[in-house]
Amino acid sequence: MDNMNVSESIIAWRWLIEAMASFKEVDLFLLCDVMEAAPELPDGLGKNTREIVALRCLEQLSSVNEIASDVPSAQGLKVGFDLSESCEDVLQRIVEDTSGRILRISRMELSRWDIQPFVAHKRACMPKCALEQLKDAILDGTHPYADFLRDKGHLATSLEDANLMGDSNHDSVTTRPCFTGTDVQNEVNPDILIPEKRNKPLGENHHDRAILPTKRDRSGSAREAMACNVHEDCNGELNSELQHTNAKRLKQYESSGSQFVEQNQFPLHGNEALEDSSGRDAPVTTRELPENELATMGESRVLENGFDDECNKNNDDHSNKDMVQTPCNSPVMPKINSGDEANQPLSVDEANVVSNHFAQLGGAFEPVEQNSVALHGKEPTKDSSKLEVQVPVEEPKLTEDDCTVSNRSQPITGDEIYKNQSENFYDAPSLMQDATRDDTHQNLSVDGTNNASDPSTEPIGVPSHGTVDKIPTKESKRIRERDFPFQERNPMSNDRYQQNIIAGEAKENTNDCGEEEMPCDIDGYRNEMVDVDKKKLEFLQAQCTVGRDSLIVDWTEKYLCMKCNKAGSLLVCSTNNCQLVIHEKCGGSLAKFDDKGNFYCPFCAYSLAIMEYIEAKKRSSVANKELAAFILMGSKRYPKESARSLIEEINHSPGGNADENVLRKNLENEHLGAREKNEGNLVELSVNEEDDQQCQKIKVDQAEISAQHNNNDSNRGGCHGSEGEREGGEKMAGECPSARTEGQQNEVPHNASGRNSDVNLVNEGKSNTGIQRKLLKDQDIYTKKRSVTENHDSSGDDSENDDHESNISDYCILFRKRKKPRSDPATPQKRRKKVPWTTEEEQKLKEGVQKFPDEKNMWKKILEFGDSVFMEGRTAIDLKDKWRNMCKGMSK
DNA sequence: CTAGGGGTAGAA
DNA sequence: TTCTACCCCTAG
Repeated sequence: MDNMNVSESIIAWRWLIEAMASFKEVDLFLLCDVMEAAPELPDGLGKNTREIVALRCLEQLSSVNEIASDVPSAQGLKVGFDLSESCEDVLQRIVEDTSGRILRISRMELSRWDIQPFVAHKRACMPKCALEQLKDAILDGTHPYADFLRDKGHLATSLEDANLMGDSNHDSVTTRPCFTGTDVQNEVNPDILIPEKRNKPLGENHHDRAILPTKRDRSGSAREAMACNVHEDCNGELNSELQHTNAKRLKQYESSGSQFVEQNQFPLHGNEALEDSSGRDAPVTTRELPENELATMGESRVLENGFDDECNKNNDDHSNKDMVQTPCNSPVMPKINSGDEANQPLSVDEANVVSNHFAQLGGAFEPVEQNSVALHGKEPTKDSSKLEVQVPVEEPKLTEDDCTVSNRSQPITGDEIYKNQSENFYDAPSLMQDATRDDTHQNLSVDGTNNASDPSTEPIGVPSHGTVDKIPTKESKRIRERDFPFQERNPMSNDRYQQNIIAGEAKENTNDCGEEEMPCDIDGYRNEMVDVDKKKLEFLQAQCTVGRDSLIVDWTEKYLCMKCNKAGSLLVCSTNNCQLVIHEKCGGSLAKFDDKGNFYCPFCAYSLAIMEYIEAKKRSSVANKELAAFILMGSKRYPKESARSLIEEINHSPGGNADENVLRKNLENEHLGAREKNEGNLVELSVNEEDDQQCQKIKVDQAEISAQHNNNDSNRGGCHGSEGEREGGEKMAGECPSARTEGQQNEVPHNASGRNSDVNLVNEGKSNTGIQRKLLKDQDIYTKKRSVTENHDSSGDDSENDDHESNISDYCILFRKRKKPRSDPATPQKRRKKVPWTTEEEQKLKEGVQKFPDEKNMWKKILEFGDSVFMEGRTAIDLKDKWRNMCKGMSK
């Protein structure tokens, strides 16, 4: 730029910086070097340029922040930024907030800031860079020398070619506000950007870039390095790859405004990934374009290839290193994001880039010494001298006209250049609006009914260009949502999909069943939601890819079904920001309408269904706990032993889920305390623990329960004797001596031994049929619960007791599957009345012992054997005890 | 499921 | 107090 006058040089530098800043893939490093090499820009221009660069830095931080968002602790409240703040101020704030530790700031720390919305907003509002505006002016014919420049630069041809290139190579007319790789191809004079060595694969480029030395290391070489800038290697392969992925990225960009999607799409890990990425790494270059195309700027070219001499020297070996490597749309995740550890501090490069840049911006921040920077990853292996920045050494021959990027038909003159550009860029609302990526809408007009939108009603960033569609309400809303995602953060937006995906993946990696209160199946459904989000994202991407119009396709604008890509009566998903527009028939059965008639696309419908399920599950869980608490609170009569066994059973419950675990804790707390209080208390309600251990091992199958239920019903006519359940048709009579002998109990016969079916039947026949039926059911579920029954205060208040029992049964369904209810030991009233053994019984017992010595179920067999002799209340246990006593007596 | 130890409560 | 029936618990 030596041949330029000062103003021309400044403009050239500014163009360069802005253009470079517009490339997300342009290393910030490089950008800062260029800034460093640039002359001091006038306040107006310098400020604007710094703003662009600051935005670029924030985007970089934002991309890091995206990862940090996965950190659970980072998912809390974030510090947002006033959208009216400038990028520079925000960046400054972040730097200051880190007390200069930005070099060491971890992603965790970074996650405190909610940078993304701010960046998205700024990006949405950020006008095109000067070069692009110039190009547009030429293409639009608004440039006074449009024809000449277009012809000379073959801009039209370039554009056409670009359009002909296929689905994806449309970045030159994309809505993306920044330059894309192909933008540059069109914008930048190729003559000045064709290094000698361009065919060298870029495989190592990322690698090399990832270990770039800090600026300090390159001190003294900055300007030297500037002499060899960039825009390297690009081959057909890359271009093809680029095209292939372009549409996806466009869509993604539209929704996320960040590199986030790219991260998701192409998760890279470590060097390998970086190297692998080289294959699809399409560097920013003009090489792909014919020179005549690349001569777009004609005489007004900003960059000259005059630097080649110097550059070539360096490029011999390093032409592929330290270059701007990827076009904006490269799917390759920026290296800054290649790490997965959210807590990983920013790399040296990342940090220094930010800090260095900021030092340039405001001088308020001094880069930290290289040595003080925690290095991770690879040590810098490239000498600083190898960091070469190609900078035009030949001044572009700027003319006033060339510099004009105005819609005016009259050329501006003289010093208006600055003013004009400044105004155009940042001061003129219309231009700013035009310059936003929403100009895509111009290309997406669906029909002629779309009138120019009223600028007064359009939000900032929403196209007000004359050719922009008059977008229907919903469409406008979408635009606003898209352009201002921070304003209308939509839970179902693509952003959220991606967040969900990331969050879900992070969750999968960390804790599949981490939530204490939610069972794993809910986590499973959450994962499923993540999957849905993924699928939706994939679907959207696929639709973008196969879309006939490879430009950004807002299907709501196109009025085409996203499924069949045909017009017709379309349904728009009612979920905010869901971009799905489909025919009703294309929605399939999953598509649904809510009560209000709102349509939900299959993805959202499924997600909603899952959310409803999870909510219902939560409510169920809460209700369950409340019920348990209610029962326990009201069960002072609950025996300590029962509580203990209950707890034990829960502890051993194989099917115990999180809810039960929570309840178990409650039980333990309550009953361990209550035990003391209830010590020795009489209880009316008891649960037989006789078979606790067995019960713990038994999972009552529902079918089995049902079978038992039927069997019991038929066999015992509602007798709740548990023995019968265990032993099928075993004789039930006589097992409830108390019932028989006392003849006072038992309206509720689910008595422990349950053997006096006769009485039970009689009693049941008397009353409580309905209750008994319910009790039957309950008891079938936890089969052998010794009842409460026998004495029940002898009050005969069956109903109350039954209800209580019923409640307990309901409760116990969850935890207890008792096989054999028993009477409570602590209840004297429940103790059977002693029934003295008769000599006949003793004799029969002796016979039985002799007849069934050491046999299994010996006592039961003896009981059956002496059924006619033994009192009906006798149990096998009674026999055993009696025999023991008899033995003792004999031994004496 | 049995065996055995041990506790409890009611009757004698 | 003792006896005895009933009951609980545990180990195998």
